[in-house]
Amino acid sequence: MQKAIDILTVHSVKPSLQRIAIMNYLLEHHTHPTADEIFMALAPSIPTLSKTTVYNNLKLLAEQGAVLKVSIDEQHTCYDIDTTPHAHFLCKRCNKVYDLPVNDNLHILSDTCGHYIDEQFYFYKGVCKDCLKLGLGSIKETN
Amino acid sequence: MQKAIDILTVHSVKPSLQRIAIMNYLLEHHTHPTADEIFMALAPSIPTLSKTTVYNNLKLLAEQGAVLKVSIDEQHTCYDIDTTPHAHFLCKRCNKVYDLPVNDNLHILSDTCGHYIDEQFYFYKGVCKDCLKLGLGSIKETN
DNA sequence: ATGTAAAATTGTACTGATTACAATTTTATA
DNA sequence: TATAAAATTGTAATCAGTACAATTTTACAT
Repeated sequence: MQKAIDILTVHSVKPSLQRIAIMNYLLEHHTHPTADEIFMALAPSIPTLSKTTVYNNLKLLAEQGAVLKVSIDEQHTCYDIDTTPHAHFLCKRCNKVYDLPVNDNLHILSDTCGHYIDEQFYFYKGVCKDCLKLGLGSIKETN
Repeated sequence: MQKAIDILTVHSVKPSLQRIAIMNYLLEHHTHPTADEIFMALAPSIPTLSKTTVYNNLKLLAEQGAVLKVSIDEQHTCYDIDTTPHAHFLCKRCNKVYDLPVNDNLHILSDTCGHYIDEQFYFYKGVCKDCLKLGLGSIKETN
């Protein structure tokens, strides 16, 4: 609760009831929820909540660096409270998004070609640990 | 022309007139075009061409590994004839997508956490070389 | 306290890339 | 040359996200 307020304040976002609720949800659910999932989860406790508010605030929070916008799944943008450098993994079976740790010394680009780089994203796709256990059918069932 | 047919054949895609035209366009324009851009470019020379055909075939070509689907820009999926490992850079000023070379020995993940990894994407965002030259206004004008 | 302006929230309407689907055309083959 | 399969076409639909205008809340000056 206080942590949500602190993160908002540090990132120059006024801590409204709705914003605190969104931040709290992300702090308590490291499942990379979409805007819609957050709305569905919060709507019961905040009956007047509007979907637009959730979309607008997530956009604002990402712009201010309070949360990370993760677009690994082209269909649904999801959000991550963890803004430190890490990679993301999308399971093509269950569509869950996982965090993956990265090495401290990344040697990826051999040349930035003169561009000014601002943001970087490391996305991996495949079949997650849990889905591997369940069955070994065709890997390409969804795309 | 023959090269387009060869790539299609190697990837088990029957070389129809439309598919050859799409592959040719990608071979001749390394600009990471969207489905719509390809449609607009080909429509004059193939008057009966349908946008659905372009979308469907690009999807098929990506599934078969003949082209690479690049979703760095959340608004518009674009396509790349180069399927070898490389990174992509999106300029937030002009929205152009550039290729970036990667080092041969990538040390990114410290742990795959038991997941089976199939595909990997390295996306960078910022301001491109050309836009840096033009002016030094606010970097965050589009998002 | 009270009024007022700015900020935030809300709800509805809209957008636009992509897909679903059914009809038509083309291709391959018997 | 008939027939089935594959590919293409065009229209309608989908749906995440946004624009916008109205309403509510907040902050602050009087």
